[in-house]
Amino acid sequence: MNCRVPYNSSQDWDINDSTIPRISEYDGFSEWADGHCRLVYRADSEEAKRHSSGWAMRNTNNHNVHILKKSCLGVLVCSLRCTLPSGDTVHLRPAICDKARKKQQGKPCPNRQCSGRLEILACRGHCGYPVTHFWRHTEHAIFFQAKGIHDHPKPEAKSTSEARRSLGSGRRLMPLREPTKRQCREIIQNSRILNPPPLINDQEKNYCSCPPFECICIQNLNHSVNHQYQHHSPASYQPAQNLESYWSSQDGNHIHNQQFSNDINVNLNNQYDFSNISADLFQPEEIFQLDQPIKPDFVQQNDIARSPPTLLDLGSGTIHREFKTEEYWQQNITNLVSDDSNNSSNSRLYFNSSPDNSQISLNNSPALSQNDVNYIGTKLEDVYNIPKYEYFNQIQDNDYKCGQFPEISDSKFLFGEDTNLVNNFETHYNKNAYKNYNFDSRFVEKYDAPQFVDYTAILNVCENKMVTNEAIFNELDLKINNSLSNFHYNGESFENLVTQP
DNA sequence: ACGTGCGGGTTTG
DNA sequence: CAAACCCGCACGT
Ligand SMILES: [Zn+2]
Ligand SMILES: [Zn+2]
Repeated sequence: MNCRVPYNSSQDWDINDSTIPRISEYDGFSEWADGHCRLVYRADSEEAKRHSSGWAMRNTNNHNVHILKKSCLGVLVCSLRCTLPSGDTVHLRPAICDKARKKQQGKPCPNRQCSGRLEILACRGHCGYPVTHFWRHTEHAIFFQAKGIHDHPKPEAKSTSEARRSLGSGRRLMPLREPTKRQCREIIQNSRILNPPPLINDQEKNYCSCPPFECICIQNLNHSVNHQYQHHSPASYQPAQNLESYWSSQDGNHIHNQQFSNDINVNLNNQYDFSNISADLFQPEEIFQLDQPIKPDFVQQNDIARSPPTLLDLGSGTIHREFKTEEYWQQNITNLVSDDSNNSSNSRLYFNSSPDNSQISLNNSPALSQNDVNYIGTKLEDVYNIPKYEYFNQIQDNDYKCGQFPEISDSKFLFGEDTNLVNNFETHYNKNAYKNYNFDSRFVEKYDAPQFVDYTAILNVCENKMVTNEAIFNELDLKINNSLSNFHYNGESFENLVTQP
């Protein structure tokens, strides 16, 4: 049935016609064109000029210089077709480049509780062969024709895939580094889909094959296997409701780029629960969940006052100006990705900050501002190595180590000796007892609605950087001995000191 | 590194 | 012959 292109009386042209009619009505670009269809785009349509598609289409030689032909590469799925409790499944974008695509295959499933491997689910939507796209340019229009109906889920969006690639995800952990100007530009250009803290993290420590904003490593508390796409036949293909994103959701309650939940669930230890933070502070669908302290006795000891002095060294660096909260936040972002650690000892992570904690003016308002919360988030993420979302440390190809999380038992570490801040923090975050305690020791968060995330700060940083063309505040150092964290930087990668002693 | 387009070449039906 | 596919090359980002 797919083998014959249905006659469509409304279309009076075929891509192979010797002459194509002059078209006065144009179609809006269809990223996910499927089925036998013919579309006419304006000659100045950028997407059309790029012959782009949401589907992973690769060029194929039809020995016809006038018509560009592309065929579908299918989708990259988990060999076990694992499913998250939410119902999400894996559907990565196959690389167009043959070499890169071969490298993708066989990589561990991004679902860290799944032992599956990534494999290509080939497209057989056109007579058992891949769906084909044809592009033909005329003076006034770009003609597009598709043949076949994809028998597989949609891969992740190209923009997502490109963003991850351009930001260097998947590479081994490197010393902290500022984004390049080009990366900043891309961040801005992609700002609709990107959110800054994960971007910084992605750039530096994206170890899983998850898309930047839909990493499921963190969601996955249970693991199951589904067979939805185990067979390629169109009959077994269920064009389910949820092929929009990297994880297909089969759960109506699950939300993907459609709505967002206000649930914020940050359980760091028995002291702090962020669930009362409103969604405009933490952005939607950020769900934090620390299931278990890494080391129960360490939790008790991990009080700054009682910690060994090596845990936190606030002595170095010089503050040259007073920061407003916003400035501090920007500085913080910038410096967190600075490259200072390049020439530092391996066992230290370097952060830049004011040596005088009173100048970290988070106490200007009695209640915590959004910047405060952002700052907290940054601290949680970078000082405590609590990622914005769970991830894998890619130590070697096909060898992932899971990040785990240190305990946070003392808000003084977040706010120094500023008692106002400490009190504010504890007032706000101690209201609810630690609830969702379990023993998986995983910090959980997910980004389902990244478009709602406030990326203003990073954009400001980037714009600033693009103007000044140099790092700001680089001379300010706050050295934090990472023995507080569970990660040890050995010069090449981070090791988890708890699970990898 | 990867996406993209080109084009020579091979294989199959 | 068409179609699918392989491969290397060039170029841009
Ligand atoms: Zn899997
Ligand atoms: Zn397809």
